[in-house]
Amino acid sequence: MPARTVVPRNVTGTQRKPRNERWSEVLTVATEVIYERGYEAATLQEIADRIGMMKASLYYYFPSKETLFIEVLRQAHDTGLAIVQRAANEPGDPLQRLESVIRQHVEHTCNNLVAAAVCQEGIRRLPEEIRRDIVGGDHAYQEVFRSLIVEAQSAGLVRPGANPRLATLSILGSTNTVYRWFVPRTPDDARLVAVELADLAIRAVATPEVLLRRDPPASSEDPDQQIA
Amino acid sequence: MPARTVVPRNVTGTQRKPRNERWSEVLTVATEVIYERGYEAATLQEIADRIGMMKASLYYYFPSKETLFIEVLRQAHDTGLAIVQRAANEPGDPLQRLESVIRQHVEHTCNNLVAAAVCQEGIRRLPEEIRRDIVGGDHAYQEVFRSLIVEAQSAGLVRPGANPRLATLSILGSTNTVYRWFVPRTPDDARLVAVELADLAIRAVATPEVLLRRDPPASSEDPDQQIA
DNA sequence: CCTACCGATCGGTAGG
DNA sequence: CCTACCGATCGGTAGG
Repeated sequence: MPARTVVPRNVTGTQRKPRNERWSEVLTVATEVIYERGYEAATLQEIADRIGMMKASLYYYFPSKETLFIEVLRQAHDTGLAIVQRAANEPGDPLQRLESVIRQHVEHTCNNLVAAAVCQEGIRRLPEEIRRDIVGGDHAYQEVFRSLIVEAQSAGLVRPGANPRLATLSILGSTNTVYRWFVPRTPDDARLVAVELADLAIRAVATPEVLLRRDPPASSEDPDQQIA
Repeated sequence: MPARTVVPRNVTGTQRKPRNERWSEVLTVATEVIYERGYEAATLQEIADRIGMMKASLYYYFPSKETLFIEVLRQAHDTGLAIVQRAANEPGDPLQRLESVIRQHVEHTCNNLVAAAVCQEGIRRLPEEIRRDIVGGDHAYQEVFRSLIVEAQSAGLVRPGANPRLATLSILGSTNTVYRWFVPRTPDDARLVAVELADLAIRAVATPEVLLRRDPPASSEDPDQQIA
């Protein structure tokens, strides 16, 4: 029996990659597989196949399937949350900031459809304890929207009759389902959808006075102009 | 070896039920299991266990798992669609009908949380061909909302600037995610949520004139009164 | 990162 | 509707 050189290589003969690079690849591919198969039906076998690795080798990178999947969700969630929190702290009155938050939330969703879908559909499937760890004990995401609405209400920009919690859930419902239907055709489709959905959301809660400033009474100015 | 009486009974000794009754039970239990485990992770074993039947016996009622699951989705979808279509054809101007459609859609969702969740999350997992068969080639559900918005726009009740398709998707996004957060506490919570979400949606698209009629300028009438 | 496994469970079938 | 199965596949482990 001739001695065989023992070189680490896989079935397809491709090179071994640095651990960090491979780890990113595993996360990306896992996200895609979860997106296509659904959170519960995604298998390690399919992830391994796409990377060109044996299924058992994946355990070099994480201790269990659940660990990997949680990491996928945590990354998707935290990225979105950071964007929304940053937008909420930019200058402007509370209603302008709310509109900006919605726009950036939607635009980010449109530009990260796979991650958005996985985040929406996966987090609901997590055991309660882990879900709390990811979304935060205080529902950090919702709180960004809700507190802006409360602020805007105090400033007289949002109708006193509006229920901040319900308005938040309505806005998050409409924006968090964008991934289900959005199909990018031109490069600025994402921006257009973001602007339009934010506009609808703001109109739903704004006071009549704010709305009058938004739609000048059809005489003095350019009718196409929209207030930023 | 003593002769044993051959009587059809299962492990738990419970009685055999009429076929129709059992079929309804299978559908109901399947809906619940899909709700709890997710569409892809729901198993025939768990459905059989809850009914108190052997897994193989389920095949007396349907030819494959997919057939059963499709039937679950079709039933959930068609029930909701019927409610919405009926509401769309009641008397009233297009905007009033749109508001009524949204209210009834939301109220039905609140009163059928499990079916709503299964419908929302399951249909997306179906092979394209079967999905088209269930939701209809023309997206019947969306079309109810969209055509009312177009009608209301022609009647001058909805802003000319509103995009009927996007407004529809926004409304369906906010209403179709109600099952994720709604927790009934008092018997009329469903009605309250339905009224409020419909109000937000109508305000988002209505013309300034319609909105003025909705919020009288804080002098002549009872300020708590809402226009139906 | 691979080879070689394992126990558990899946949807489904044959035959009654 | 049950008994008795089957092939396929699942997540995961031992050992290198």
